[in-house]
Amino acid sequence: MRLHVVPRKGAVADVLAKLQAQIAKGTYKPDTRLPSESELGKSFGVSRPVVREALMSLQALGLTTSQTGIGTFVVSDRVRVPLLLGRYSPAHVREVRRCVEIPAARLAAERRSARDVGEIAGILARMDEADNPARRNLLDASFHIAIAHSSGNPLIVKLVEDLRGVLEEHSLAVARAPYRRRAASEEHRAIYEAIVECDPDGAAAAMDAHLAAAERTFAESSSQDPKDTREAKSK
Amino acid sequence: MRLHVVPRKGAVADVLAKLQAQIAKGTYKPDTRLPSESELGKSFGVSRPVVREALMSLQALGLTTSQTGIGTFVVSDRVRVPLLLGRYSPAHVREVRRCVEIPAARLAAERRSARDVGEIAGILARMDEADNPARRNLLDASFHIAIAHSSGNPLIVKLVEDLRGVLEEHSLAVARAPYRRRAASEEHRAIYEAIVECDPDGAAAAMDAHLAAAERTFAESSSQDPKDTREAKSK
DNA sequence: TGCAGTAAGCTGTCTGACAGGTAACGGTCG
DNA sequence: CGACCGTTACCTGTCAGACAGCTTACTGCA
Repeated sequence: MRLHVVPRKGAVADVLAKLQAQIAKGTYKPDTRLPSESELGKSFGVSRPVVREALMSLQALGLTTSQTGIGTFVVSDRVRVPLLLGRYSPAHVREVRRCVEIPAARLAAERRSARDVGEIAGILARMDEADNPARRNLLDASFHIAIAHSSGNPLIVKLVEDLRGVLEEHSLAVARAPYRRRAASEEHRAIYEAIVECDPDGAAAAMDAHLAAAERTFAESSSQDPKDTREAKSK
Repeated sequence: MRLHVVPRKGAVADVLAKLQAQIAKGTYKPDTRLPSESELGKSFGVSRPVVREALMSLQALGLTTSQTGIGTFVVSDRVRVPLLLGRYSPAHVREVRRCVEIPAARLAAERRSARDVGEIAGILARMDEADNPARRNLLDASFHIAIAHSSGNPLIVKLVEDLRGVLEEHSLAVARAPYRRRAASEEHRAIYEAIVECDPDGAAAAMDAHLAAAERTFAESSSQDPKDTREAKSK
């Protein structure tokens, strides 16, 4: 007779959690192929249906995608639910960004280590040398994340990363006008120096000015007041 | 021989979309039971595994939950994926909470509608009458979320909800000491009045004081400085 | 060497079955 | 007549095996 070998409760949830953790941790990086369903089943000690149910969940969360006859691929290392993107307008996201990044700069000025300072300085140096706009954008992201990192609060790091991710999906964080380059460089340096000198108020003010200036760049084409786009209130 | 009837491509995605639409449309309301997997399979013309994979996706999106031997229940009519996955110390979460909720109070004072004011007043009134600590906690959550709502920024609402969720997982947002009750009530009222009077600075200051006071309540047992618990930096 | 055909591997789907949990119904006993 | 207990029906959770359709890569033939 068949003896179900401990069909421990929640095998699907278990596999899902493990796969999600491995994707978040980078064991499976974006744009790489996951092992086949059969292999995953063997390695987790479960059957193929269980693996499939977990994979469908990953897909629903926007982490993976499957192609018939080829395999399953990681497409993102963090949860991307369509509703999450459509629901929040760029104006809303930018508003929250200010709420997070300005205090982040303040905390960074209070807590930054020598290592943090070196990291940020390195990014600024590479940014001055970079001509490719895409590369400059990538370095700009690194700059903001490095500051979040200097705040010593991993949750702030996560938020800064995610908010930027959402903005980039609106393709609004890229494509800086060329004339912004010199201005942005100066703003970055002002933030950097305030952090170096452990000047919380100065760092916050500099970050405030930087974000405001960056947002003004897009003010012409898409001017929408967050208040105007508030969701319908019902209860 | 078996003749696969038209195994049209993407049956799972199809069922998922239909179920999601029906939940969003209200055909299946929260707290009601979905038809059993077999019935769903019959009505959609697919087999049980396909239905199961779609249901697991719904579950991953936070729309449904399944109970062995009973059935599958709708728990929410809109996608609720925790934006904040991962483990963050209470100190880190509280720090971010201040970053979000203080500006939220400020924005609420700037943008609140008459309806918002009524909503918040109602919550405060119910809180004064409530004796059950659990109920008071629930109302406290409603109060903070209502303020976030008044800010007109749905992303702020989402963050306030999620941050509180994370804190409650640490069971640190509940169990207010009894003597906090009168103080909390006064703090709430101060925030409320500043919002009523459209006083952004006052609202921000009042929320600041409220969060600081609430945090001091837990300061004795678990005193940890965010800086001490910063994650290891490596690169 | 070039190309076509085949084989292997993958996802997508179906069938059928068993394990274990839950709830409701009915029968038996006090 | 009422309370308690066992049976039964239903549901989710899991497994095994199989076939269809797609893609890739290899192999053999021209």
